[in-house]
Formats: sequence, C-alpha cells, structure tokens
Amino acid sequence: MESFFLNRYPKAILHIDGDSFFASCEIAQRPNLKGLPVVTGRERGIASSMSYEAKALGVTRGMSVYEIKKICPNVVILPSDYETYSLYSKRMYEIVRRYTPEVEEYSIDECFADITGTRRIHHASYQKIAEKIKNELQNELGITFSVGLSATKVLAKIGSKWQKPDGLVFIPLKDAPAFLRKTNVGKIWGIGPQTSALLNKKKIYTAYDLATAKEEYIKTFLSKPFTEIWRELRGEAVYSVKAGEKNIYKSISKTRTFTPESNDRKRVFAELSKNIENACIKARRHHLSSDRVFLFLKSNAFKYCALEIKLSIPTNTPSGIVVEADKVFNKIFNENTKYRATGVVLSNLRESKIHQASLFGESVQRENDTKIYEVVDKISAKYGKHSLFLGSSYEAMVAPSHRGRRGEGAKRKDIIFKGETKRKRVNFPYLGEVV
DNA sequence: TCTGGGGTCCTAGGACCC
DNA sequence: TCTGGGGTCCTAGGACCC
Repeated sequence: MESFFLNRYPKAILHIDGDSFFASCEIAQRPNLKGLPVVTGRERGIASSMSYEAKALGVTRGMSVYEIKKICPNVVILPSDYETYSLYSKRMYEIVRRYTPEVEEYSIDECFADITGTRRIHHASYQKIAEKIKNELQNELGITFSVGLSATKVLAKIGSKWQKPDGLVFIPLKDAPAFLRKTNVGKIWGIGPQTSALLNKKKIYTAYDLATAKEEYIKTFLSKPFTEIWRELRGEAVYSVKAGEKNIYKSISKTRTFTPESNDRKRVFAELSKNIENACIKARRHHLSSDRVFLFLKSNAFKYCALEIKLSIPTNTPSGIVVEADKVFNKIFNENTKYRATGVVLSNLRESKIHQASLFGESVQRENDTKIYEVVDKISAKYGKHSLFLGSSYEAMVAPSHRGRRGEGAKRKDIIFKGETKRKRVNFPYLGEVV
C-alpha cells in the first residue's frame, strides 16, 4: 500500500536539537539555577528562551518581562550571552563530529548529521549510534538534546520534535505513515502559515495527506521547495547534509527598534547611521565587503520604505555608505510619518581585498577608510565596541535606548570581560576549562 | 502574535539581446 | 503595424526558518 515509503537504500540522517538551548546553557554553567524557572532575553525585554520549569508556568517566547514576572514572581530572567552559547554550540558540533564528518551546523542549537554507512566503524546500529551521540552530548555539556533519526532531513526533523525534551525518536520508513498521520502539515519543516492554509483549502491536513498526494497534482499549485518537501516526506533524501563550518554570509543586516517613535530626521537618520556602523563592524570581522546596500525605515504603522544603494567599489567601512545614504534619505523619509525602526542590509558580499591599489580618487578614499577603520577596530577591541562612532550616529548613541538594555546584562558582562574583551572562560563539566 | 532581530532561497516579470 | 522564439540577467517581493 504505502510502497513509496520503502526506499531501498535509505540514508541515516540525524537531527539534533538542544532543548531550551540558551536557558540550558545558563543552567549548565550555574548549577544553582537547576530546577528553577529560567528565562533569557532580558536585554530585549522579552523572553527568547525558557527552561521547562518556566514553560510549565506558562512563559512563552516573546512574552514581556513584565508579563513574566506577573505570572511567575520567582523567575530568573537573564540577559542573553551569545558568546557562551556559541561556545556550547561549537562543542556540540565537535562531539557529533566524533561520529561522522558529515555534520551541518544548521543553527546555534541544531545540527544535522549524516551517519549513513558508519555502522561498521561504530559497531552499532544507527539507533545505538544516535543514542551514544546523545549521551555524550548530555554528559559533556550538561544540557539535554532531542534527537530524530530517519532517512531524510524533513523526517528527522519530525523525529526530533516528536518527544521534547530529552527525546530520541527513530522513524524507519516503514513506520513513517503512522508518524505522518499524526503530524499537521503546518508542523512540517519548511511549511509555514501561508502554505499550510493553502494546503488545508485543498483538503490536505496532515503530513500523510501531503505525502500520499499525487505528484502531478501537487505540482499544479506548489512551487519547487514544496515539491521537494513532498519527496522528503516519502523517504527520498533531496536535501543533503551540508558539512563544514558555516561562516560565509550572503548578507549582513542590522535593524533596531527605538523609542519613542520619531519623525525627527536627524534622530531617524542617526539610527540608520548606527545600524550601518554596526553592520560594517560585522562585515569587517568576517573580512567581507558589500557593494549593494539596502536601507529601510519602518513606520509606526509597520509600513516599510526602502531603497538600495549601489556602490562602485565594495566596502565595509561606514563613512562612504553614510554619505550616500544621506543623499537619498529623503526619498524614503517623510516628515509627516513617525518611525519606529530603521535597518540596513549589506548584500552581494565578497571577500574584501586587503589592498586595492588604484589611482582613482574614490579607491584611494576607500583605502584611507580601510586604514582608519583598522585603527578604529583596534581601539574598539581595547576600550569597548562603541568607543568611537560617526557623528551622524550621535543622536542614536546618546538616546535613551529601549526596554532596559542597560540592565543587569551590561554589568555582568563588564565583570566577566575585565581585561579580556575577546576571550571568555567557560567551565564545561568533565572537560575542564576551555578558553 | 499587537508584532524583535538575523538570515536563506525561490519566483514572476521586465529589460535586453539575438 | 503586425509578426516569432529563445536566452540571460536583474529586480522586487514572498515565504520560511531560528
């Protein structure tokens, strides 16, 4: 009956997902937090990750600090500490790589691993291998993980979601129909609200309905990405596990909501200028340059106004971009509109060339900028990220920032980072100190 | 969901060329 | 003014994910 679910040479794909990752990292570092409702995201004023204790009390993603304290007075709300989370993340990938080099660093708390063909090396079934990896992760990091094992990424994702937290779910193809019947289409990785609504209109409600629909029919109203998901659901591995470290950006963006909303040109432009500076900092850190800069304003009615600047030479220093932005700013800025956020996207990124020797004036200017910003970066490394900034960013730098960014978070980082702005010590249980 | 921030990929349609 | 077809590149915008 469901013969198409029987792939003769199925792959063995793992999806590994850290449970409440950020909150778990905090707890792993400070065992005295164990068993308490812990929430991260304090600096933004909203919950970004919650321990299961906090979830049990009703805390959800995006909930405001005020709301959280109301329903859960003894909650521990911490600022996000991405440096620590990244260290845990890297360690996670390393552990998984002990079993296969085919590890995809999908996000800070998730990875895929292709363990096809490794049973002999490990003297174990795929399930056993998955179990070992999971145990090693948990023992060494002090965080629980949810793991899915199946023939494709989409199916492995369904597996890892199946039993959270601390789950290990194997979906062999012969059992896939049973799992898919209990999975709503909207829960499938890659199917969002729009497509979910469309599918429901077509009387396709479960992943099983989708997987068993006729290909010709699917193709009449779904685009390529969704027909690929359709194949993945049926056990055909369309998506490969993309091994290797992931640090190549296609774009870099910075956006920030500010309060109060404003129609003061100077203030709004300063916000934009600051975003440009921050985006450039990140671009320089990754040795990337952009010649296509996308700018946008978001009004208090959540409407966007945007434009794109093309630069003749790729750059990663803000001065030139800010000058260009100033020239065209009035095209998107309207004095009668109040704005709540600005943003910038650096796209068409490429590796920056260190030396761009040229006789043309513009290039010489860029070269000077590059030299100046080498110094700026050194100073920032020594005295803090925003020791130096452009005059055009001034209003945004001195403005009272939104929702308590200067909370406990800033203070705590200051203490930890005293004398070591870049490196940070973290104790990994059983691994000793890692720098 | 009374709406934060950072990403990726795909598609339709126009411009332009032969 | 009507008549072809095909290819490429770019752009705007949509959808989705964590």
